[in-house]
Amino acid sequence: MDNGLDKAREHFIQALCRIARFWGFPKAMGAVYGAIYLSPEALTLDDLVRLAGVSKGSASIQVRSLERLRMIRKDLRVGDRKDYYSPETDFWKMIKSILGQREKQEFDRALGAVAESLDMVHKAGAADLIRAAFLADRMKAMKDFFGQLDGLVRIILALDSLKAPFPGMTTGENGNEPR
Amino acid sequence: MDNGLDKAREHFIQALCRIARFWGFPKAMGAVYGAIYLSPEALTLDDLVRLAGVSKGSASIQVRSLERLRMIRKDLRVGDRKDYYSPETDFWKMIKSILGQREKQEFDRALGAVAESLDMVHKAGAADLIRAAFLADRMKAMKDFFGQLDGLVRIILALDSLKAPFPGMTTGENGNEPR
DNA sequence: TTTTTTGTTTAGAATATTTTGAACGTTCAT
DNA sequence: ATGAACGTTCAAAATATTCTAAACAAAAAA
Repeated sequence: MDNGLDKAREHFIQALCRIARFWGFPKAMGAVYGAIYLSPEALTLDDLVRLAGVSKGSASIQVRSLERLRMIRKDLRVGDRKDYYSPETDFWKMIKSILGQREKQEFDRALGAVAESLDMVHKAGAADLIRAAFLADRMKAMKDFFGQLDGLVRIILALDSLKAPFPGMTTGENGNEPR
Repeated sequence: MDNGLDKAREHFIQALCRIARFWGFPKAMGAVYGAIYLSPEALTLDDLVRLAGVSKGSASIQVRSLERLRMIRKDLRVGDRKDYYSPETDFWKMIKSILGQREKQEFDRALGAVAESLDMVHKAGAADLIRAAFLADRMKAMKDFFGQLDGLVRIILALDSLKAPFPGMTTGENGNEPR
């Protein structure tokens, strides 16, 4: 019953779990996306309990996150109270969505906090002018860097073909040789 | 004694802690880098215990990681057994180093595991040809995507001026308006 | 040799995160 | 109305991670 295809499926889903963790998501999110991605049919929550090996509660939470990131879609069927989930398969779209949501959010926080620190230095620097100047310098350098990074991200998001921003990128040799 | 500059310093270091966690590093790593970055002098392990508020053991581990990522440098002084740490201040260099090391490692893993899964399908697909074809299709799509991503990363790493790959990127308006 | 100074390791404590399972609310069919 | 089928929530359990403090090792000084 546990044939080779199921083995392959397991292996693939495990890989997605790793990737999810690496990006700071729960591994169940990877498992749920994997199960949906490898299914020819849209899946229900109960399917996910079977196919992704998670509890129903967890499945419920993960599909919500995944939908928010636009990695899956919820399909409703008339005369059927179940929710059906199918995968987004355009990975570049997904990346853009994730960059635009999750990253941006944390990003703005960071930029904001650094800017605040710099302000605090400006408003405080009466006693030790040399130290204040040094701190302001360093903080400003980082703030400027974040500003540039933000600009870069925004440009990437604006590209309508993120797929091939540089010539020679889509030639598609396997691309796994050591750098 | 807790003057405004110290407050600002704290605030900044806290921000770095957040950033560290977001990137999947321990927050102590952010604190240690922050302390070093905001010091006009190179710091010793014991300085870090004071200034970053971590234990010596933790400091020891974090400086090793940071050095490995080329975010700090270890300076040795003749006739002095202490190690002195000073920050790398070229953030673009740091990004390249991190992309090249940490990301690449996990990346190759992922790409490898997906490729393996695909092989497993190829070698297993005797019983259910339709299903095998479907799985192979999906897995191949993801494998190809990873290949492209890897290519993109390699191109970025190869740019010698990551700072301004696009025109209009270094104009330096604060860059924090909503997208 | 012994003591001091310094960096490293590690077992266990502390903390943070994820997962589960059961309770709950809603909607629909009977 | 009642019960069945769903999805959601939440407190508690399980798990994973991080941190500390103490022991340790190496090297230099006394």
